Amino acid sequence: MNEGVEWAIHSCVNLCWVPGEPMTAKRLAAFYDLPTAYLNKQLQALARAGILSSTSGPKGGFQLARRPDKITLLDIVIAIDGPDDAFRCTAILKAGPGGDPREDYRKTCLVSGAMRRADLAYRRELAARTIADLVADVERTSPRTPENTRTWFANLKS
Amino acid sequence: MNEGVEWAIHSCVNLCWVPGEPMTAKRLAAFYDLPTAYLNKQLQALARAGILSSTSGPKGGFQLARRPDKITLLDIVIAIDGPDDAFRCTAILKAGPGGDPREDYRKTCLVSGAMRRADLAYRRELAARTIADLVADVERTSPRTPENTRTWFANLKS
DNA sequence: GACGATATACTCGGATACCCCTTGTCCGAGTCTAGCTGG
DNA sequence: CCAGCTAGACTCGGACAAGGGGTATCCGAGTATATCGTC
Repeated sequence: MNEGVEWAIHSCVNLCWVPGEPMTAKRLAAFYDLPTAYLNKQLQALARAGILSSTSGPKGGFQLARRPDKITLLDIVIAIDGPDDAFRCTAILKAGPGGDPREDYRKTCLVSGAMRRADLAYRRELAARTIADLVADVERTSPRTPENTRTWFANLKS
Repeated sequence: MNEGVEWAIHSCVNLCWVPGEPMTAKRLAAFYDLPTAYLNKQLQALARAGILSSTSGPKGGFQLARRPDKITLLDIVIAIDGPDDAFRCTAILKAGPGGDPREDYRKTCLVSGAMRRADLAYRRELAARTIADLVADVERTSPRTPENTRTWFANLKS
């Protein structure tokens, strides 16, 4: 899986704690010492998916496009990593004896079905978890994190 | 995910239907018109994992090392694709403010935990499905497949 | 002093190289078989 | 005719290239701001 998924999730959580004005990719990258341009690329993907809204120019940056409880982890994974399943059925039954070139083995092949069921379980788990849930969990575990994050970004120079 | 996983599962199912003598990688590859040497590589991985047993020389080949109901899809996925999770936590919290270099964020980071939970759901689904289950499902759906497969391999020349 | 045009600096956005892992291939080690040779 | 040896062929096994996608970077399009000039 794409490494940017991790960056994207953490960045969305941080965006929850510093609301109001847009946050630039540069500042978000500085928080975790990440390569700025590459994180920018991931945030662009989130913006294309409608998860973030982006504004250009000075005082520009990224901010959440909708409420945190309406952003699931699956949304982020799909935005960054693409909509394809981990297991991709290449329909090798088509090349085997008795294979029908017109049949859609992604539907009928039982091997494909078993793997697809696992993929669905994975996605169901991700879809059940929102950014708001994560934020709430962190605030419950270490309540000072939101305030610390806000002050850190406030004291950030450049 | 590695494409060889699909080949490996289908090959294991076929091995269930042609028991007794070992089956060469060449014959298994011919069934689906796959590159022989590369399928051999995947079968080697299954042998290293203890799923298949391999014998060299003429009359050699691969056969199941244990009963089909003791081989889960997760075993095959791990053997081919490696034991790593899809989401790998790089512990970016370590680089952030207040990050403790000694802490194991793979355990404590809540983002990592949420992703790990999804991974576990995925693996649980795969672990609950054995080769024997797949074989039984196929035999229920199309009962003539085992016999057809046997005769196909029997009539295969080289 | 106030308003407007302009130059500037800063942001996102997409197009462009680099690199590692998956894919694919090849030749060597080991082994069973079949044939040959000698008794 | 039978036992033993030897040569051969066939298999797995791991080491060796080639391609594609993730990783990383750079420069251009667009915009809010601050400055300067004019009224």
